[in-house]
Amino acid sequence: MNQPAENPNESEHKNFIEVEVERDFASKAALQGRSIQTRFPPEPNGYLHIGHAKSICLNFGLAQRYGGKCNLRFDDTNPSKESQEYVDSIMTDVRWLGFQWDGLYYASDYFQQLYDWAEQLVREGHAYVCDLNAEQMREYRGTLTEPGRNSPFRDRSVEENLDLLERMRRGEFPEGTRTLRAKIDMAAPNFNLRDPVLYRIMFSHHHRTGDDWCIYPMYDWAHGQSDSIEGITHSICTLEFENHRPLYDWFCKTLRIFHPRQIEFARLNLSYTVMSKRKLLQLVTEGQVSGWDDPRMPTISGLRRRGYTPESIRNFCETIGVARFNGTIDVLVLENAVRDHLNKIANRYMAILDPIKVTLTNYPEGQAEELEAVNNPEDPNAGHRALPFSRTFYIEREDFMENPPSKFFRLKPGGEVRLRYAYIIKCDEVRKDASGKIVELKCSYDPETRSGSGAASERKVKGTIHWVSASTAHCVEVRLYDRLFQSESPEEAAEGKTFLDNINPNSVTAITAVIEPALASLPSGTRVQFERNGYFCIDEKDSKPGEPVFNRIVTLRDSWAKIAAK
RNA sequence: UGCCCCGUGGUGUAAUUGGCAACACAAGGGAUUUUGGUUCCUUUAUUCUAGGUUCGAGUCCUAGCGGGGUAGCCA
Repeated sequence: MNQPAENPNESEHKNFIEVEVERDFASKAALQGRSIQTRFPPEPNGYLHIGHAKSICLNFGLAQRYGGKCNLRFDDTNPSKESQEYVDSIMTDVRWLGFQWDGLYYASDYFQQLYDWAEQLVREGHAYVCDLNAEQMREYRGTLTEPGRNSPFRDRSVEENLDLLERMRRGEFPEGTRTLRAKIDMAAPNFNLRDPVLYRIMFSHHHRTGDDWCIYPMYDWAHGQSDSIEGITHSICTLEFENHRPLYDWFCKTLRIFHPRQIEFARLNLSYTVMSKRKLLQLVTEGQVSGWDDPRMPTISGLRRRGYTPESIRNFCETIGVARFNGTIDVLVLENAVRDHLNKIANRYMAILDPIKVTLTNYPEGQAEELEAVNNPEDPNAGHRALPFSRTFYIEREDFMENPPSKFFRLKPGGEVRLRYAYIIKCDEVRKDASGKIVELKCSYDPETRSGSGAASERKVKGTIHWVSASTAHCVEVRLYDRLFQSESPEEAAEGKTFLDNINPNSVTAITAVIEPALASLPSGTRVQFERNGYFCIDEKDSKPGEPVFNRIVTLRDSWAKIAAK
């Protein structure tokens, strides 16, 4: 139950893509006897982000739901921006999200086939070599209201085109001097049909094909045919490719090859987040963040390092749905998804982020005892642990107020609180330093109230707070992460500013926290709840054995903050 | 300015292709609670506008308004 991502067949609502897919299989002759085939087609020019996760969940989810297959295909047609590092990171991230591709392919696998098809187009009078440079081509293309004009090279003979194309491929012409273009319609209202470029000359080293090629196919010339070769039945992509669909269809039809159906959906936008690879790259290269996997980044690697679980990301993608409306999802939805999952699986511990020392004046000096704590109230199998208790310990600074409002249920002068899993204490005295800062609380405890020790211990007080015994405490680095951007729509920068000006200057705060001993020996990557505080993950990069560094994944919901704000 | 797409509670998605507008999150209220967490109950609130077709329109048609995409030898 409550694992819709794992049991997509049980989700009640079909999204519009599923509706279309079912309709296609029910009605299209070409699909009879076939099962669905999808693909996730990233360009390896950056790291995957949460928006890609939506696409991954969609494509792999469709294949799972309908018993078909999903390939991973790298759209590696522009070697000047692509690299093996990105290929590797993408495979890591897709696997981490919990998906296994059926076929692993590269558009570059199809370079020769694509070239053969280009020759076919030329032979059939559907393509020509054009000598216009980039600027001229723009002029000839026309504008939104004016049709374009035919290139002066549009009517070259088949023989000449074949010869020129071959010589382009052999490297006889400098970069930018010639292109191969489809011969469609320079007056088409859709720009993509105004004789689009198929091949450009680029003397770039390709991460897979090396220096075999010096002409590279454009996206439009590569994508649909790659889909066709792989027998993709449904080619799912984002809305900005919608205007390309007529071209996609034109290529399949003109080449007389298997014709996948392209269906577009709205890409994910998240509040307080930027989602373009270009901008994410800029954050990385300008050192605004520590790397693609900085825990503040919306990249898969960043979310992973932050402590997000694959399940929570998949559930998030399920929650937000899919449509053709271009909206923005509140980051709260993502944060809720990880809270929801972590609540079920994360063991609880006690840690003090901003300590005040407390001394129990009536607790014998030198005495110590061990209390039993529940590891996870949501998971009976998580067991118990021993919690050391003694005369001095730390509590959270914000759990004490000298002059509290009436609804404040925590410690106050003369007031009582329950120490979680321990005793009820009363604050008798407040000690301050010269500046007026509270340095220590002198309290007394009620020995009858030890948790679980019988009827007398059942006495109720309004508040329960967490604590860490001083003698056995460890000090560790904790990084408190907040949103990377302080603006809901970071891209909407004021006049003369950029999205970088919307960066939250307090998106990370490193502090030293006091933790209970059990927390000190957990392996890297472990996710825990600091009781009453939030979920934290032991950083896999910066932690050392016995010296964990904690990343705050997300805070707990805080209804006190709402009350206090009033 | 041409072309294409999209407008359903605050947000995101549904609504058996014309038949009682629903779900989740958020917000408000309450219960439970040795985490002001979790859980449970509950309240508020929705079809962009104007026409048209129809017994009946969120759904179909027309116009308007609003939003997005599009003039790379990027993907």
